Amino acid sequence: MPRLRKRLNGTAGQDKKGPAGKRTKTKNPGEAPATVERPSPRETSALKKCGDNVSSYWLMKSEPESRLEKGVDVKFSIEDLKAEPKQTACWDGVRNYQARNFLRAMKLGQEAFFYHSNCKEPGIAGLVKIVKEAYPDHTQFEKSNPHYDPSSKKDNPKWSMVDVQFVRMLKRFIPLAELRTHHQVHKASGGPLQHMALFTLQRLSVQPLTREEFDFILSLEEKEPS
DNA sequence: GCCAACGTTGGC
DNA sequence: GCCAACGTTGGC
Repeated sequence: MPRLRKRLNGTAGQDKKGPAGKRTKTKNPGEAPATVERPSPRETSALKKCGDNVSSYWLMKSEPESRLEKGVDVKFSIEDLKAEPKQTACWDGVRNYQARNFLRAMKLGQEAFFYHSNCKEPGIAGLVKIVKEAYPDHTQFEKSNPHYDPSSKKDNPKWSMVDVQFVRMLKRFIPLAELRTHHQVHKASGGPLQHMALFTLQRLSVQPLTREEFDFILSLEEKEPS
């Protein structure tokens, strides 16, 4: 799976993105819609808690600090997203099936938290929305890309990406440590973050959130850091 | 830099 | 299909 990892931006005009989960930016967003496959059992249980069977809220991880992957910087922070044309980038580099299937389940207009991972201060930085539904991730066919997948065929691409657009920064950065504190309290006494995927589906770079989780996290914006 | 958790690969 | 070896993720 993919994670998005990081990517760097870099050269002009190109995309960058990251590793599994990370994104890059894209230049021209592509087109081909992806077919959503049957969710794995694991995903199914993650989705189930979302009430309907399909989540409407998401969390997407990206690395805001430079890190080389096969010689390519996978850094991609929310500031990098803001700097893209139309503040829009393709989320390429996801190479994990579960995360890919979540990408394929995303619908136009849905919102996602932009999470900074593998950095000094991990946590949620801002809000983005899906502006293009899943289509083939072009980086799987690029030999020089850190996420090149020689086993993927052009007539049956394995990996997908979506395009996301910056919506806004959170009023304050919500650190992972604070989310974890709430998760632990909620686990013990009941509460919205009780089953949050960030703590129960570790290492997934694209994950679903229930409306309750999403709303609770947004409510933290107004509060003092705990 | 360390290392735990988890995923993938590949021999058998 | 099992499982050991290895690779990756990602917090600390």
